[in-house]
Amino acid sequence: MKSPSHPRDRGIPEATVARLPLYLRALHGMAERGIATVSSEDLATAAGVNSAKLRKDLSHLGSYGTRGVGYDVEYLVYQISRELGLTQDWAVAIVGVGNLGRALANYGGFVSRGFHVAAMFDADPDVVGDTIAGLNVEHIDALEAVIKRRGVSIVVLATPAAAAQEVCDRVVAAGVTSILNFAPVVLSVPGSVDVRKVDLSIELQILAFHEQRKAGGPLMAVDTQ
Amino acid sequence: MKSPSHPRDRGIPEATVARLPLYLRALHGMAERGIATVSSEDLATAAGVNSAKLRKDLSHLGSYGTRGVGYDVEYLVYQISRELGLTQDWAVAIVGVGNLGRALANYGGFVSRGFHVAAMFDADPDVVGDTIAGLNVEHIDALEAVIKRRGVSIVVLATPAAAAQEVCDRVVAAGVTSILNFAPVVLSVPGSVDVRKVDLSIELQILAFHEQRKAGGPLMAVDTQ
DNA sequence: ATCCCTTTGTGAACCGATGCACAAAGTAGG
DNA sequence: CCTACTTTGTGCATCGGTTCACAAAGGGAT
Repeated sequence: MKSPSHPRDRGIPEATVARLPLYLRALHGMAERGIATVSSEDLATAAGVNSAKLRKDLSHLGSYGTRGVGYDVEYLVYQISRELGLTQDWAVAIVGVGNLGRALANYGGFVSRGFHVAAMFDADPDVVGDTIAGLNVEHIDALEAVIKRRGVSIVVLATPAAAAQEVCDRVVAAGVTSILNFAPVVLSVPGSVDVRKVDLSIELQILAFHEQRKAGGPLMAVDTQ
Repeated sequence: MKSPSHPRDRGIPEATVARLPLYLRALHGMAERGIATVSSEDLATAAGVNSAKLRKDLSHLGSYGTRGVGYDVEYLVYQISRELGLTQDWAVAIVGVGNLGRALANYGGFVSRGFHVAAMFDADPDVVGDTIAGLNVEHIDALEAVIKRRGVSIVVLATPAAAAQEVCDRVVAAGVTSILNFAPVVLSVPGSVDVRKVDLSIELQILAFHEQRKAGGPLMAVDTQ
């Protein structure tokens, strides 16, 4: 390290990474509306965060703003996209073509920028061969072969809970290291594999917790003692 | 407050609340398999967390374990359910009956314990009147009336992004204070309203970020200096 | 060129969450 | 009753993330 400044420290905080997509979406909206330049204040508002946090987040990618002016929308879109790895197009496979799998395949924002659904799998022979969102559903037996052939690097698990771990083991064995899991189970994977979990019932339960507090409020105090 | 101990401090950390549903699921599985008692070590493994964290989390609800023995599964299920507000049955409404809305309505784990879908709404006259998961789809015009009549307290937004804020304003005006938002927009709501957001494309983007790092690995180092 | 205004980038204090490590509290067995 | 063993509950150090507040850096006007 020669340069005194060390902008791209190669270590972006996890919390920051989780917000970058938010900024990116807000910026895309602005670009479409023809806005060329934006201040941290305005962008923060659009993304629903505090402006100091936004600036610190962006500072982790480098110094891409101009003091007294703000950030160039186009340029920032490019920088964030690059950082997130969206300048390439990722091949995603969906395993499990139930209601949720279908919804995901058809979900526009899913395929949006940087991703495309490259394959869909199911175990049910009645479903295999169907065309969903312009794509043929393959039998789960072909999992490994198709993943390799089409260069799939991200797998979305939308199987029933009971099948999730087995499918997971297979895709991991096939070399996949990024999994988005919708099945309500805790997957066990090697440390080198990234699993992100989306769990609808957990979100509901968290809402119920707060709702209960609001409803009961300070009055409740029924069985507290 | 007479008792010297103050177990249920009325202030459970957010991070703990987010994990309680995880413990609850693991405990349900154990109860079904006839396990009567579990140690923090085993429960933590089943839930995919560290045992010290689990114990600290549970200690926020009170002292429900027995030293040298562990936790009684049934009893702990009850305590966590009560804390999360799952001893009552929450009426949930789904707005937007596209692919995702349908998937949610049919999703088993969604309706599981403590929740039931009480109403579904859409703006499209072709969809209104359809029966999905045994429930009639109502027109969005009836939103306020139906919400009040059926005592809906949690609303799931599965509308297109463009419609989300307007629908949100209406459900808030109708008195709803808990919203689960699947639309890719930042909703603006009064501070008293709880919004949780589930965003599929954000999750994918986070995976892409890490995948890119792995792929490039320590070799990449192209434009770093 | 100088002054004033705007906005970034960041040092430092603060806050909540995590994980270690151990005393306290219980069981079991002789 | 006393000793050996197990497992909880928690004090404490640590860490990552958030927020404040301000110096540094740029633009524009005179």
